[in-house]
Amino acid sequence: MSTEGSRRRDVTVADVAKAAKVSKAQAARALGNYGAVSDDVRERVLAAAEELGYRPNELARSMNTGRSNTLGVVVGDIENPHFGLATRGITDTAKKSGYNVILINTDEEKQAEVDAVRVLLDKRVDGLIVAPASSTDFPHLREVQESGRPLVLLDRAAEGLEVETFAVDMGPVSYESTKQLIGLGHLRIAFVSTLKSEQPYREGMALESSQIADRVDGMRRAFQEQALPFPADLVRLNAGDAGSIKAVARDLVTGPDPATAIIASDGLIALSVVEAIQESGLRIPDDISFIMYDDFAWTRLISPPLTVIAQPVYEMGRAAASALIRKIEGRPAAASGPELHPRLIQRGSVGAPRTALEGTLSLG
Amino acid sequence: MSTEGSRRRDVTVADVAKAAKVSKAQAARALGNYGAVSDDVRERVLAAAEELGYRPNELARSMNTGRSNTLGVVVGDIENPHFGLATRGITDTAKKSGYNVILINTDEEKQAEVDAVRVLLDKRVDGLIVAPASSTDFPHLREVQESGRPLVLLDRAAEGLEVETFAVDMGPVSYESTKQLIGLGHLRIAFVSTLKSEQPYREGMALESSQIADRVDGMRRAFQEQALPFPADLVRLNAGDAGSIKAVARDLVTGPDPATAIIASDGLIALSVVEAIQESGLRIPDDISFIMYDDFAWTRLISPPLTVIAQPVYEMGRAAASALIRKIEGRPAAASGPELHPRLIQRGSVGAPRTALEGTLSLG
DNA sequence: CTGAAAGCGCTAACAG
DNA sequence: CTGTTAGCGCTTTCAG
Repeated sequence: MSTEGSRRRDVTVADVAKAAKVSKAQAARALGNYGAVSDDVRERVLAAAEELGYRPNELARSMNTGRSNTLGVVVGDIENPHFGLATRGITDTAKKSGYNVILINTDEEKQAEVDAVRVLLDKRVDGLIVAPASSTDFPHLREVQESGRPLVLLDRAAEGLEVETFAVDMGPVSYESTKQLIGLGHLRIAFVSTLKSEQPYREGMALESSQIADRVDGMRRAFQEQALPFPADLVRLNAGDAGSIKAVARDLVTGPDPATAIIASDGLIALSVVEAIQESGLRIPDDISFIMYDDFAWTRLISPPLTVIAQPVYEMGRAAASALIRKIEGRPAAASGPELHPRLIQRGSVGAPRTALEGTLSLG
Repeated sequence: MSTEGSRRRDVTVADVAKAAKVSKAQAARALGNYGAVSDDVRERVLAAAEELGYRPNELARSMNTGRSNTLGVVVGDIENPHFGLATRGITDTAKKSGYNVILINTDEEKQAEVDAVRVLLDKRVDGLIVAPASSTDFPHLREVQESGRPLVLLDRAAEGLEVETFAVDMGPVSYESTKQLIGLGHLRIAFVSTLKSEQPYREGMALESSQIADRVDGMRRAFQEQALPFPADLVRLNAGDAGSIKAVARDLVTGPDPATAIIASDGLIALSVVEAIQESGLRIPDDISFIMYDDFAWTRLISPPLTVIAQPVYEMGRAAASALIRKIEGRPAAASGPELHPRLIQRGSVGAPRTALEGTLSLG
């Protein structure tokens, strides 16, 4: 059915050496660009290599040098633009320094992540960047550290693990935005996340992802500060595919005591939540206020444009990769990494709730 | 600054063999799960391996077997959701068959693609999936074929190269949608693409990307059929970053003879074009009609929802990966691959042009 | 500067 | 079933 090209034996240094009439060692030196080689020899070797179509076998090279010039990257979902952008930051940076990237998708599945890390280690990548699915349970990350291979974390922290982490601290913005919503009269503020959890959220429950934990925590602080009860029943985890997210959203806006504001944990969730809201005939922000994490171009295009919490995603990827490469090459850590700060961007999706009049408020 | 873990020497089969008091060969067989090993030996070896924390060196393994269980994937821009989704299709499929993926981004730069392919070949990936930046100039793809390594193409064709290609044929839909626009009275239909080109488009000019060539061609056919002049001046290439796309869009809708309809070649372009349209105070579809390639969730959320040309992107990735793996493993090609068809989804962004009354029409 | 030889960690004959 | 002996293609001593 096709030109199967008979996978003919690759030409090796030995072949080149013979053709150039020098020793294998000299040929290797000329080809690998190391050691001492006379101009004459180099020329002959290079010519022979060209002639024969020699290509180095990087596997063999890596075996000897112990370096593969490859970075392992483990993320939850490359389809999610958040990670798409971060990955771009990583690959761009890697390429600049001559590294390649092996990318593994875990679907935020813990076991898949463990396997991924192991495979990468076995493949002898020079270092790893992982966005850990769990910030509390990570024996595989410890394993990486024990192996001595450089590791940096992206997007989420691993509590108690001594490792450079490139993530923004969402606590403060979450607090701020919640406070603002409360100030407008919102008491029923929902939060929707894909975070997997065996049980539904209960107040004070430990959350596996530091990223999500910080966000919920910021919300709670804002409520506490006003001595208002935190609507824990509106924190919804396990929002998986579009269908289930929409179901959650519908549930949130219906019923006797519906949410008057919804915060979506990422762009994919936001898309489905907004769709569900539109379908149920409610209007943003008149009937319900809306905030999402991450700032994508489409959020400016819909009406009203969405109020978002932006984070420097590309920059995070870039910073993670360059820190990792520094570690790999044994260079000292940069004096100070880039500041990775989130930012609340006010647009048009937040307003006072219809029930504002009923609320008992007194804000500082 | 951190726990540098002293990268201690890895434990090898030899170490395990010694600990288990068997020969290296037997240990290797037990560990590698091949050959004949008695239960007793296997047990002792596995126990010793566990004890010592043995991990196989996949590099060494690959050197011997000639298989790395790795697929090389070369795309233009992983940040573009189109490729994000396709990549997801690839990685999901690869994982199921036990393959990993090395991903390289070319930024649609021809030289970067050549380098990418070479690096992948040198790293001895088992096969390659590439979305070629050029459908007309691809010595590096020939090189791959000569190397005998399996190759499949994604998203774009390479004219004259005998290679399985997973892309949808956009000719017919492009023709259809253009015809429809013409039917509504549009004569000034623009097409905006990121395709790089030294020169601005002129009618009949050969386009480097088969994908784009097909689309423009479909448009031309529709005009020709109606004996209408094809507005070649409205085909805009080189639309790079958001800023330049917006500039192009502004240019299209201004001037003495502006476009009355715009077709965006992908989601990223669409985002910027729609934004530019909104900013210039024009309304879709009253002032200008709009169609984009690819169907993303956000296109349903903006008002009016966008008319799009959907394509099975994930499926393309999936199909490409599974075909490649089949080739690698020497299995016969599937009787028939999945049908990869595009589909025009009518939503609300297309209407009659304001100038419809002036047009001289007579459609079949 | 050059070449011979050893070895990276593993698999693959080949005899027992 | 088991052990011995060769390599895979390259880098790296170590002598010259």
